[in-house]
Formats: sequence, C-alpha cells, structure tokens
Amino acid sequence: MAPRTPNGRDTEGKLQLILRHAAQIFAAQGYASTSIRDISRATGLPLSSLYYYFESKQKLLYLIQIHAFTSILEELERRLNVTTEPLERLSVFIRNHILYFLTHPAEMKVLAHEEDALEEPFKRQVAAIKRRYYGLARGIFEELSRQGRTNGLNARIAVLSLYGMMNWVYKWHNPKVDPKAEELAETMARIFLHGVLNGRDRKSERWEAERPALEKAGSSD
Amino acid sequence: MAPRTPNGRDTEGKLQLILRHAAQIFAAQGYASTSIRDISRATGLPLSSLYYYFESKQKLLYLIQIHAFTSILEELERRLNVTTEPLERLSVFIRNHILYFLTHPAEMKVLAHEEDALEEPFKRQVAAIKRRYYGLARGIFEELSRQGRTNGLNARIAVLSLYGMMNWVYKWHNPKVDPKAEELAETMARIFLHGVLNGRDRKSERWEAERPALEKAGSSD
DNA sequence: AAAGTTTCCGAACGAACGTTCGACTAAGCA
DNA sequence: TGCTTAGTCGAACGTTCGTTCGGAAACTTT
Repeated sequence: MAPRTPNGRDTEGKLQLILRHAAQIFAAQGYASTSIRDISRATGLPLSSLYYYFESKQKLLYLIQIHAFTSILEELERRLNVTTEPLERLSVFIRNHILYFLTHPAEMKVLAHEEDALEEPFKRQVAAIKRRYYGLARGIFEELSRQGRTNGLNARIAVLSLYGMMNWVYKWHNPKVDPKAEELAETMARIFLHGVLNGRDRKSERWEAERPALEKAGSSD
Repeated sequence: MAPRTPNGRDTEGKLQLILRHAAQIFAAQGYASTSIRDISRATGLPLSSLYYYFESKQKLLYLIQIHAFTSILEELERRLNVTTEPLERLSVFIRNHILYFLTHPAEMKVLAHEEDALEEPFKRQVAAIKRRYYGLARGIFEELSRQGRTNGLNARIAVLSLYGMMNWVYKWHNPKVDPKAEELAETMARIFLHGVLNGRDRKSERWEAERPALEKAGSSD
C-alpha cells in the first residue's frame, strides 16, 4: 500500500500523476495545441521539473499511448482465454474494447485521435502494438470465416468497420444520455455480428447476453 | 470557361486554390501543427498576401469545413429525391457518404478529424450543418423503425455506429489495396443493414446492388 | 559529519507562431 | 490623363513554444 520506491520519494507515482493529467489535457485540447506549460499548470509541478520525468513532449505522448495499449491488450488476452469459440471471442473483444473505452475516456481519445502525432522513433513502436491488437480481432474473424459462418465479406474491411464503429464512440458518447458500457457493447455486437454472419449462425443468437458480464479486473490504472 | 470575375484578376479562383492546398496540409499534418507559413509555402503566395483572402487561421478552417459539408449535403439531398423507400434511402446515404469521402479525402479528413479545432464564433455554425446531416440519416432510420422493420435497436446508437464505421475510413483506406467506393459502400451497407433489420426484411436483400451506380455529379469541387 | 546521489526549479535560450502595417503595383473608370 | 480601387508583399510586432542549464535542496550511504 505504501507507494515507496527504494528511496522515499515516490518518483514512479509522480510520473503516473503526470501521465494522468497529461492524458486529460491532450484529450481535451489535442496534443499539438497543448503546451508543456499547460501540463505544468494542471499538475502543479514547475515547468522544468517535468523534464526530469520525461525527456520530451513526444516521449510523453508515447508513454501515454503505450501504457493505454498495453493495458487494454493485457486485459483482452486474459479475457479471451475463457473460450476458443470464435463467436464468443469476437463478442468478448467488443465488450472489452467498449468497456475500456468508457472507463478510460481520456486515454482512449488520445489513442484514437493522436495516432499520427508521433514522430518516427516512437511511431514505429506504437504501430507495432496496434498491429498486434488489430491482428487479434482479424484472426478471430478469419477463423469464423474458415468455419463457413460469415457471409463472405472481405475480412479486412469487416474488421476495420467494426473498429471504426467502436473507436468513433469517443466523439459522441455522453454518459448522461447514452447506455452504459455493457449495453453499448451488446448493441454494437448485435449490429456487427448480425451483419456479418450467414443465415445459419444468425438465427442462433448464442453470443448475445449469454455470459453475465465481464468480471472486473484487479485494479485499473 | 474563362475564370474571370468582374475585375480581371480571378480573386475567387485564388481563394479556392488556397482552400484546396490548405485542406491538403491540414489533412496531412493536422490543423494545429500547420502554420500559415506552411500554407504560404504550398501555395507560393507570400505570407501576408494570404490574409487578403481570409482574416484568420480559424476562418480558413471554417471555410474548408463549411464548403465540404455543404457539398456533401447538396449531393445527398439531390440523390435522396429518387425514392421514398427508407431502405433505399439509407443505402443511398451510405453510398453518397463513402463516395464523397473517397473522392475528397483531404476535405473529409479535415471534417472528421478537426471537429473540435474550431472556436466559438465558427463552431456553432459548423455544428448546425452537421446536426442537419446527422438528423437526415436518423430520420430515415426512424421511419424504418416505425414501419416495424428494424430489430428495435436504439436509433441514436445505431446511426452513430454507422457514422463511425464510415468516418473511420480515412484512418485506414489505402487506394492501392482497398476496394473502390462502390464496393466499400456496399460492404458497409450490408453489414449495417443486415445488422439492424429484423428477420423479415433481412431476407429480401432488395437494397443490395439493385441500382446500377450513383450517377456522376455535374462537377466536383 | 562528510560525501554522493537523486530530485527540484527559476531563469533564460533561440525558434516559430499568428497577425499587422504601410508602402507598393496594376487594373478599371473618368 | 489622372483617380480610385483591388490586390500584393517585405518586414516587423509581440507572444508563446519546447527545451536547457546550473545550482539549491532533500535524502541515502559512508
């Protein structure tokens, strides 16, 4: 519980605090329009102190993106372990994505919106983990196709359409009027799966609401 | 054919040229990271000359967005006139959106990506026309629901999911490997309509590839 | 208590930013 | 021919940007 590092100054915790605040501001104003001085103001730390924790603005964005992607991928892989049934796995994927999106809106907006803001040393590394994430969904979809259960649509287009449907959420979701994560995930799962399965599988709507809910993860952040 | 205005200097044409180049650069680098000097370089016009044509960087973005939105809405309303059948109208909507997206990639990326970059005098006006565009699709969908032909999903969520599916295209579409507009539009229409209709209507796939293709508009730009 | 290491921070750097100004040229009209 | 207006543009403005630097302070290890 005590957040002590070898020395008594909790350097790691302060980095996390900076990352949290920075993600909020990047989400609200955009990466390019956010100045390090904005982050200094939000965290209460002096401008120059920030550079003890990250060596450049680019690196700061990189840290936020890598952290978010790593978390979502970790939880996803854990949750996918419960079944090998591709239909269920696709449903888990959708639920995991939406759930993470709505519980970490700032980080996810930065992930979705600031894709191109990173320059070349960092860009490559984030692209690599993103490809792993995308490939996971595509793999499941292709397994489903191999079993002859889809209506033969281009796998790349189908999965990227699903991706877009989900990632666009940050542009419009309003907690006050819109459904919570579980319901939103189920709606999108129904649209996509209904839309993509062939007649036989479409009838047996086994993927819908058959599991209670995704169990909560240990601790977020 | 001669692009002459009352005076002999084609001022309007030059504004259009600036708008075209600016849209390209905004799309490539983002609004906030683009300097007026970048636009000066791209157009060949001196920095100070640009301010004869637009009074601020904000206004420049505003002009680009309003122009793009107006064009896409105009064509859409024209094309929707051919039928009152909601299923066909939804299909026309999807085709029109994707077609415009792929023929004007820079403008559409600016529209999709720089939503929040506008400040309050301009923000309101762009929001108004966007609401009109969104409301059009939502109206058609609700008509379909009223006829008892959907599977009862939340109209707002369904339409925004469709919107996301389509708008995300700018993040991944690669003309070298991905289908052309017509095929892409049909794939997305199938996913969404299959996904959203109830059993009865789903069987009769009347909306698919029954019209030859959207007739070409007079002239773009 | 001294020495060493980690953390903090005020002040400043040069570069780039959006925008303005005023003098200029060229075209349209009398 | 001269007068007016539309369009051009180099130079500069004040401000903000990301980043650096050198030393002060806090803590750990001897």
